[in-house]
Amino acid sequence: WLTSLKSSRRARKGAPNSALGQRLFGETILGLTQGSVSDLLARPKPWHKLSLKGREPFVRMQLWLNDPNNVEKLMDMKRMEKKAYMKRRHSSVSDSQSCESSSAGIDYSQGASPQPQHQLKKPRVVLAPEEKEALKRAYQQKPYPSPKTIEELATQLNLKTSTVINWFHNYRSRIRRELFIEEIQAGSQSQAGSSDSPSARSSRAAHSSEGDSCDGVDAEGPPDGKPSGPEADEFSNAAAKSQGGPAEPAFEAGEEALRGARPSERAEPESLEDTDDEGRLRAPRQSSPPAPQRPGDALETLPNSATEGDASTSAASTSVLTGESSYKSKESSEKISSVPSTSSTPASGSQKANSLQSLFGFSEAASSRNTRDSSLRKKKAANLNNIIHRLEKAASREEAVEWEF
DNA sequence: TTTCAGTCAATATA
DNA sequence: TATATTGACTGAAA
Repeated sequence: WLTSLKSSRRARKGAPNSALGQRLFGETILGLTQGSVSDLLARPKPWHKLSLKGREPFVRMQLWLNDPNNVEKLMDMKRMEKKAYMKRRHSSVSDSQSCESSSAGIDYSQGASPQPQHQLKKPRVVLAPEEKEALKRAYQQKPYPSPKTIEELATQLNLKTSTVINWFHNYRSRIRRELFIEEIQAGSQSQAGSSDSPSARSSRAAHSSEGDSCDGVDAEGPPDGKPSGPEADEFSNAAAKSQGGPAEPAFEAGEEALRGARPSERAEPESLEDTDDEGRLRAPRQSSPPAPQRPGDALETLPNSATEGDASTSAASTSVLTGESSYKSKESSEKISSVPSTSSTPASGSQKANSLQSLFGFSEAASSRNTRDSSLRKKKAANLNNIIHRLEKAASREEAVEWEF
């Protein structure tokens, strides 16, 4: 499903309206913009790393999926929208003149408020490739540059300091997320039976500071380090609870979402009944097991990436871009196991599953598109497939009751 | 004050 | 046209 939203870009050419769009789904169901939905789907974070707020959209998805009718409803909505659009278009063609005049009519307001607003709008900064490269280079050397460094960079690149600061913030957090994904991918591959090993995790944590690849960086030992501790605990908890495994990408969702996440908000009282001893909502039992399918299961494969990190570190001294490229190389290095999203869809849920699949039918799309440039895509797809798979499973689960809020 | 997570929204891309 | 990317912003935590 989620994946389809990604793959559909191409698929769509053949089947224009076969899927729900990110925009519609995001705005209608999740209360998010299209960009956010895309981001969310393309780079889901491990569930345990999501904040309460971060879990919210996934909980919404889960709840939404719990009602098979919802998909239909949304499709209807989409159809209606399209109809309305066509209608509008049609009529606007026929009275284009009047339209023009009406748009001119809008212009009437020119003198008034709208215009000034337009003027107030800051143009979006678009960094040139060279600028990005330079920033990346700087990042390699210092992921957490001092204000002074930032100042210098800004001057050198002729950018605002705030732009440089923002760039570093964004870059750090986005790289971090990519790493999460890699972990998940690695996990889904190597996980087969490998149980989580704390040591592996810690090595991961070390690696994940990708800055690590950068010369120590005054050990400003930024907040980055902080996740590692709690993570482990959380991790083992999750593992214990769901015996599935750790860092499951956001969509352990339903489960934990419904558990700790936010009983209060959309709170339907019953939800509270089904809680574990920690007062959290209990996850549906079956959701836990299919170990082999839990992508996040194996953060432990990270040692490898640590090696890569080393490589980049050493290389970094010669080329600032190395870090980046090594980072990319990681992507290409892995093979994706595309999870058959429907494989385990229980018959009971077939209707919904089918609708979902036809709605978003990504598996074919995902498998058909591959090739060179798509290694990243594939990774994402595999990851998302996994999410979707669980989502679907959860959605078609009979005792969804337990998931209710 | 700084960092981060999450998000928006403009823009790029297919 | 739909999705992906990314600079900027907000609010929370430390």
